[in-house]
Amino acid sequence: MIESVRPPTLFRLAVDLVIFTMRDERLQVLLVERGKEPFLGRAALPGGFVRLPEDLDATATRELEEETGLEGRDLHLEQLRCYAREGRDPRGAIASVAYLAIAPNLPTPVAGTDAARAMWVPVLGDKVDRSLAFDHAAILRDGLDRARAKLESMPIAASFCGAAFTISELRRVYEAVWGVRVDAPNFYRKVTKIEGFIEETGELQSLPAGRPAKLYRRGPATILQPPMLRPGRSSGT
Amino acid sequence: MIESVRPPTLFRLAVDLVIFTMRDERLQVLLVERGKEPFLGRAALPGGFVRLPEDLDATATRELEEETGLEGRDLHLEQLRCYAREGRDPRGAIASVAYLAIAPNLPTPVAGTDAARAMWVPVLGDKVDRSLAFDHAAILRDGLDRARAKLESMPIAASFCGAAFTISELRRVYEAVWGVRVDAPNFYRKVTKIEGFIEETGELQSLPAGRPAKLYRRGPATILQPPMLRPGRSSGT
DNA sequence: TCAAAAGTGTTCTACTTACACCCATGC
DNA sequence: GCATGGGTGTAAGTAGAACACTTTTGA
Repeated sequence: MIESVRPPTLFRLAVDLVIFTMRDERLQVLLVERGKEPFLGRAALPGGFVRLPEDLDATATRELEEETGLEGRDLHLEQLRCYAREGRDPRGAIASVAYLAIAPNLPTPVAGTDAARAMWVPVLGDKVDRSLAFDHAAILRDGLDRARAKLESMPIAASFCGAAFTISELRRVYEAVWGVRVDAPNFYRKVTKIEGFIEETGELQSLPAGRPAKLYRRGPATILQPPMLRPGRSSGT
Repeated sequence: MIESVRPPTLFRLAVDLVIFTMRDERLQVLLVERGKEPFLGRAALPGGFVRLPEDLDATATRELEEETGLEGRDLHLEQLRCYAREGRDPRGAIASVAYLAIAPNLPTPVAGTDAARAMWVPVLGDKVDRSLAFDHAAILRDGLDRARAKLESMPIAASFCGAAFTISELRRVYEAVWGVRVDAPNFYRKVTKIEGFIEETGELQSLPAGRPAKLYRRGPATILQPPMLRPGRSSGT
């Protein structure tokens, strides 16, 4: 390592969370309204600073619990990447380590646990992007890309659902996150064939109309083999 | 964001590079021998500290150029993730942002550009892992996983080769990184069918034995459609 | 009996795989 | 010629897409 004359920059490290869930059959992200400068009143990703000895994962888990009120260890949580561009935070040298989290549908936005208001905001179609504080629009975009890719090879789709769910619910997760229509019969076969992805609970769920559906829970698999591939990858990742 | 009584930890941010290349038909990684404490004399990933206004990517690019002597903008370079576990560096609060870089075969290890000796070390089979300084063994493992996965969907295999290469050379990249045997005839067809992956230069390369092979250069594609899938994913990542 | 959603069968196509085989060069 | 590696042909097996169809419930 070359030792420059200038000393290394001292950074504060923030952990920012892209928390996705499914509400009204749409992919939604948890945003907070900033309660102080900079960007006062603007929407932002929830987050907080790292204080050793708490490491990045622990900080992210704690923030996730504070924001959702759920047990962080039950939820999917993974690091996205680090953002440290000069000027990304007007307060100075603050690097952000972004995390992707996935939560099942929560009854109400969890407010009052933080200084500012928390809210679920639909992701696709709407122009959430431009209004976010800091570089959080780019982080949200990266989180969405990661979530879309991970649906293919990891059983995280079930993390969007509750403890028990139907195959149709699972299919609507794929449809909402990928933004495509998925053929129900083929999806049914594919998903039941992947070993360890989902297990029957033995119970049924009756809806106002139609044949009752079997209920499933998450299986033990940590990787989907064979993977669930999205249809037309011709035009973008 | 909750404001704790304790102030946020102040970190120095290091950028550490996992630089892969192909030498002797094997995947090799660039390591440096540390010239001072901590871990004096031990092998480590090359790296350096971030000094604003230079951002992470720029720091990584500069380090890559210093270590390889090549133009950084011509090489593949992407961020892996951030490591900030308490105690990972005895000197104190130092977070590391790891990058994956891919370089074509360099004639000699580039030494003398840094305080310590640089060397190429084979990755697969050998027990490089245990001997590395800091948490660099884990970082190297993550870099390898990322490289293996990216070979499937991105045209980075060509980054291991020089400006012009034969399809067999390209195939040996896949074989070395994935650690599997790839059927030559099928590989040939597949790789020539993917639009924009490789282009003929019009030249031929004669070897001591056998029919001369057509030479190719990288094409304009940024994503491989359809992807190159590794064979038996049943027992791997 | 009808609507609606779950679940099954079937066909067509596209791709992977395995491997036989031909081509072009140096010796 | 013949060994060597480049490149082509081809047939079997597998997986995805499309969609017709049957099943099971509530109203």
